[in-house]
Amino acid sequence: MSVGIRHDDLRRRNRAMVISAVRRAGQPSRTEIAATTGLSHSTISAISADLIQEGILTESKANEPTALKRGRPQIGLALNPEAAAVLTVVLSLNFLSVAVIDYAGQVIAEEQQRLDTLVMPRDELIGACMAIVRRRLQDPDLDVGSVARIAMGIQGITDSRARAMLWSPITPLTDIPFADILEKEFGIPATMENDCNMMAVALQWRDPERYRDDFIAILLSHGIGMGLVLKGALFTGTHSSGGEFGHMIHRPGGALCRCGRRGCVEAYAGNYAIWRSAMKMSEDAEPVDVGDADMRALAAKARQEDGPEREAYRRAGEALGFGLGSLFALIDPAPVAMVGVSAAAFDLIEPALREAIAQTAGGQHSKSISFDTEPNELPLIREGCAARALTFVDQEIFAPGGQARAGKHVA
Amino acid sequence: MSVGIRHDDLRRRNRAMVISAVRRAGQPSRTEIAATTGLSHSTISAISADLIQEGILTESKANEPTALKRGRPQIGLALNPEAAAVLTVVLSLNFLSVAVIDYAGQVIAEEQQRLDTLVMPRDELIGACMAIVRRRLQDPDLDVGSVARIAMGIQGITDSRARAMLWSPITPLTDIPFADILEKEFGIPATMENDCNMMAVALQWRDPERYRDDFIAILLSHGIGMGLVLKGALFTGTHSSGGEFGHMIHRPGGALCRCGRRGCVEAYAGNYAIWRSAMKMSEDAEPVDVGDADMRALAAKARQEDGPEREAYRRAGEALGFGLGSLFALIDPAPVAMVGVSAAAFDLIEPALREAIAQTAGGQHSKSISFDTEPNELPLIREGCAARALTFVDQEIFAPGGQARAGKHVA
DNA sequence: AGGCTTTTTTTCGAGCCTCAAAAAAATAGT
DNA sequence: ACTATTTTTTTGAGGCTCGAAAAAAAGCCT
Repeated sequence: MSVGIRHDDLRRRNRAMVISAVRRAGQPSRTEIAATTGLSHSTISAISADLIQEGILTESKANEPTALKRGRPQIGLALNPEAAAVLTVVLSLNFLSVAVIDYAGQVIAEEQQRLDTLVMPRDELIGACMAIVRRRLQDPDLDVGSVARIAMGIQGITDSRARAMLWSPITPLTDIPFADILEKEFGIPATMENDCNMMAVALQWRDPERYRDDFIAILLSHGIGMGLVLKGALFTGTHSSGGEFGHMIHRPGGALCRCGRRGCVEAYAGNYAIWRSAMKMSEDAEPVDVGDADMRALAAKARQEDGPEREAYRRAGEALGFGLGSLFALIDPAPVAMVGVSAAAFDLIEPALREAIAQTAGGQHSKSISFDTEPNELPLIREGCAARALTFVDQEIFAPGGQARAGKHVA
Repeated sequence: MSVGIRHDDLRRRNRAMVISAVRRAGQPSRTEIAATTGLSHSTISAISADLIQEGILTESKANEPTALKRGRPQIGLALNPEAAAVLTVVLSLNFLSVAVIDYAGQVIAEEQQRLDTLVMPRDELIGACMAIVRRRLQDPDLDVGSVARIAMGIQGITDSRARAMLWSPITPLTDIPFADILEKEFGIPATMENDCNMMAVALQWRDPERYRDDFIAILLSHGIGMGLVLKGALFTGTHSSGGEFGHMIHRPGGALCRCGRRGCVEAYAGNYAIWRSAMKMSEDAEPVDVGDADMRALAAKARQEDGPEREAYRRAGEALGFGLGSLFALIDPAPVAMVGVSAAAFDLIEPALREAIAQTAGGQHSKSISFDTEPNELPLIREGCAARALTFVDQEIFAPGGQARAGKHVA
């Protein structure tokens, strides 16, 4: 079952510790690292000397602001931006976006493109992704050899090993092993991530104070998605990316969902569901795509006067509230971040949501559950992919393989 | 955040590895342990020599059945039953049960008692628990000093740190810090565990083949409870024992639940709900206690002829099915074990359950989801407590504290 | 029976890793 | 210029695991 700890694992793990401490803290001194990791000063000193020698960390004497202290001044350690780079690919409805990010987390190149994901055949869709990645990698301004990892994000369901897209609303195609395809094409390790999971990772990355151990990111867009962080770690299903909050059952046998079933939360709270309800269409009506502009207009109308529009948002709030209540029954309440175009209409959703959640076991302290909104999901997804890819690089560089490679370079 | 691995942790962890390998495998040889843990023979040899010297393991030459092999015969290693003992306390409705279990997992003493949990005041309830534990600990046949851990199990909600009972259906009392009380009273480390979590632990312990990485134990009794194992580890809420499957919302605003809210799964599938429905009582009727014998009679009636009884079980199945569907949307499908008196009526529940689950996103492969039944929950809960307590002992004996104690004894 | 083969277990030296303490380095204050 | 203070590096000691070789304990074969 579980495997023992080998002697050489120890150094590897503690190197990982140091790197991640630097990544989190920005420019910590060796002393600070020793304090946060609980390792001794000598160990930190030895490890950081190695990492500097291998070009992974750099000393940045610029620690002026904290001057005016007695004693030998601290030497800040920082990630060497040139140590490596990662590439992110975000594929969303009719839109493809790629970015190259240096080891310190700065975007150094990007490219975006429109495309008709809904109608593209398999080869074309894959081809378009490969082409844009290739263009970025072959950019003469970029040291191609340094791209150490690709992270691709997509709306829909991925497998729990982050290798393949299993299903996505942006295309009728299924089971595309993007990670394998990218690795074969470019010889660079790659993963295929779920968009909502990356949103959660990005929130943790952006604001570790607020989003640390337990929180929920909910995408309120055409569909309803969720990224869940429990006890500090991303929660995924046992086989798939999991967390299909939008397809929990709100009303058995109820409104028609995009997934073909009935009564899902999404069938009441997805853009198409709000639209359908506001237009007084039947709950059995086929889901249709609604543009962001139309949704914003709908929200404006709902704010203006009481009517079917406002009622539609109320119903969405109710569905989300009961869904969250059921979720909270399982995992206990946690802070929620609402992301996506309908998060901008959260003022219309919140009252009914809170009312519903208060009627559930998980909502005992519904007053104290905090909601945050972020209307724009794409930057979050990209940031999450970058964070994930960089974390992988962190874990590869200190691994024997990475170490050997660096060593050879030095010799 | 996370902490580095100290040098001395290494040995401690590898000792843990060896002990747990022995506990799982029964009587493995050193060579087998080396294979399963991935550590070298020399390391295993050194560690097991220590453990034998400290009286934690014993060599059991009796490995006759696998004779007829060339070479030096393997020497089986076994847990020394006298190395320690643990005590389990299971408090359920009107019933209190205590057992003493040796380090190898055998019950060496037990005692049971009826009591009116529903009406006992706080002091009496706590007093009754302490008294029965004290009687067992003071039993002259028992070496008191060797009881190293107490695990108490209770139906209801406990905190995620396994210290206190927060709420329980067996008593109107709330927030009883049983773990602290036991520790203060007897000076033995104690934990307060949730009954359904212990059921899951026991299943994993009993049949590791079937219940290994991902499975669900559902208690079908007066209330509906759940124990969840994901990726090999017990899943708990962030603050409480979590997994309140019975209080996921099945029908917003629906039938009255024992928790005072409306539409919970339990309000359709708990014993009282099935009874209420079979008796054609209102969904708003106050939940009443129904004895196990009455429930068995009800099931017999339902099997005999189509009528309100059969319909009641059908509704229970429907509620459980939609609830499981929502759960599976979050975590992906997994095998389910149904435990408790109504598990004996699972034949009446299953058809509607499968029909409901097939209508949900999580039930895509509803045919392949396996259900197992076990009508008697109490033995499972006790076994789970024993397993949990022994695991704690395993992790304490190899820790510096435990090691020092053993060393002193040897010297 | 005695030697050979096979398998398990133990022993031993080498190589790392971490730690504590001491030394060195760098700066502020006097 | 000197001292106090704080950070960083160095050094020696102690532990841990590993691989290889030796020892141990059988069965097998002549």
